[in-house]
Amino acid sequence: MSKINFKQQLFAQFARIGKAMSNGNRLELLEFIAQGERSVEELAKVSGLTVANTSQHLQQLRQTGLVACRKEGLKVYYRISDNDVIELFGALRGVAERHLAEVDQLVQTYLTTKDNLEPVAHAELLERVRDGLVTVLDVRPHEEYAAGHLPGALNIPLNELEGHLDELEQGHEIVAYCRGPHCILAFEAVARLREKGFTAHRLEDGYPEWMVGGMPTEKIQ
Amino acid sequence: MSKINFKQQLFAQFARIGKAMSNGNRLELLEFIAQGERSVEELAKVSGLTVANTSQHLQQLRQTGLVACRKEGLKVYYRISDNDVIELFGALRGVAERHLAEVDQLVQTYLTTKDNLEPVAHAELLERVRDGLVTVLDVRPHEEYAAGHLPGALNIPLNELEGHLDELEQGHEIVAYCRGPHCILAFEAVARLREKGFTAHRLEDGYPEWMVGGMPTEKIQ
DNA sequence: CAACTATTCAATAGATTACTTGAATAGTGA
DNA sequence: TCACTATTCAAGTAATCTATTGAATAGTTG
Repeated sequence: MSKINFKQQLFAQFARIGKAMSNGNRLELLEFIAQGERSVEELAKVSGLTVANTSQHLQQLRQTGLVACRKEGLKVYYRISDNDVIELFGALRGVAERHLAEVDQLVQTYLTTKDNLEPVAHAELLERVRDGLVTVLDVRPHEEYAAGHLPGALNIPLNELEGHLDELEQGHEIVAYCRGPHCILAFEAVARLREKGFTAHRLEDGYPEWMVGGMPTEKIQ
Repeated sequence: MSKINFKQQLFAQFARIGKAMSNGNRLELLEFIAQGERSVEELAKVSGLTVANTSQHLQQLRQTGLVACRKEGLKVYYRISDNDVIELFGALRGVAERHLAEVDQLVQTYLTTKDNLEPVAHAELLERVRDGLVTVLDVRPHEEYAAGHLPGALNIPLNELEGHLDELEQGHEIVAYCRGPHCILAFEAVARLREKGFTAHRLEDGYPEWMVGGMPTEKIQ
């Protein structure tokens, strides 16, 4: 094998990872999987893709080692293969945020109240929780919460929020988080809570980033 | 704009970054550019692509914000837009190394002496240099060296190595580095130096990684 | 064993990508 | 202005990718 050949083959392999991350639907699947192990059916449902299509995307992610899977009975459960995949996703998201004007525009257009929702940093949050000053609110669906969440977090999915406001204390600070930095669940939760007179903030990043950052987590067995 | 629409559009934007990194030739160009500003012609030459093809790849990299360019006279010089791009590349390379069996196999097959060439870590190297124990050898071409190199590094491109062995001290430890972790220049330099009886090691990572890591650098004005 | 379920496979059409070729543009120097 | 150079643009072809459809596989349940 010549030098040139080696180099080209090596870069072609690196490019496989890029290719796996070159489709929006696959990235969305990847983010859902990052919340915890998921079956093909669940992933198809949340992503809005057909099962067959979902399966094919998952196999592409698997062939590049970004996700792994295990079979249990009829179902096949997919999971992120390694934390470095979440870090890679974070790096990609970061570059997109900082260098693509389109991302900025999208966030500006959709999350109009963005600037009012100051995010809360990880270390700062742990301190406030320790001091009993803060209620941490996980607004993801119950299954995602069950698969892993921040210590002591209260789980009220966004669509159930209105009915469970009595579980929250007026005057007590609330910090909401969801799947990731751009997950709209937390943005919306904060906006709605503020409407109701609560003191609410958004946690910068979501559960996967928190976990990869080496911060403590809890899960329901 | 609906929630679903927002999410899909956002992920589609993230996917643009993945797509930009989904081609081996583009990644190779990116690594060359990471050594310092380059004109289209130079990049076409080192990559072995036609000028038109190179230009088109560069424009894709530019449209996704991974590289930037400036025009000076007839020439257009491309550079990496931001350090976070080098970090993203590093994350991608890392995931590829750790999850693609093919990468392992390639490195094993081509760099047969790989295991004998223990890499030297950044901090460790700085110490040894400070103590005057080490000669740092940059085996990249002169232009790349001129655009930026490790402090006090001696520049002998690989193809000139045989003729400049007298500049190196027998018994003095030599640490060689080149473009990046998989650049074969340093591997080969170390192998050749050892044949000649020198004590040589390879620096883990290359110049871009060193620079992004916040370590000191020098350049020729 | 037969009916059923979750997932994967295979074939297809339409869209996208990579590379080549040759022309167009913009800047330089005589 | 004219010849020259570096780069970009535009058109065309072959290859690849995405999503859809319907069938095949593998495991479960009665």
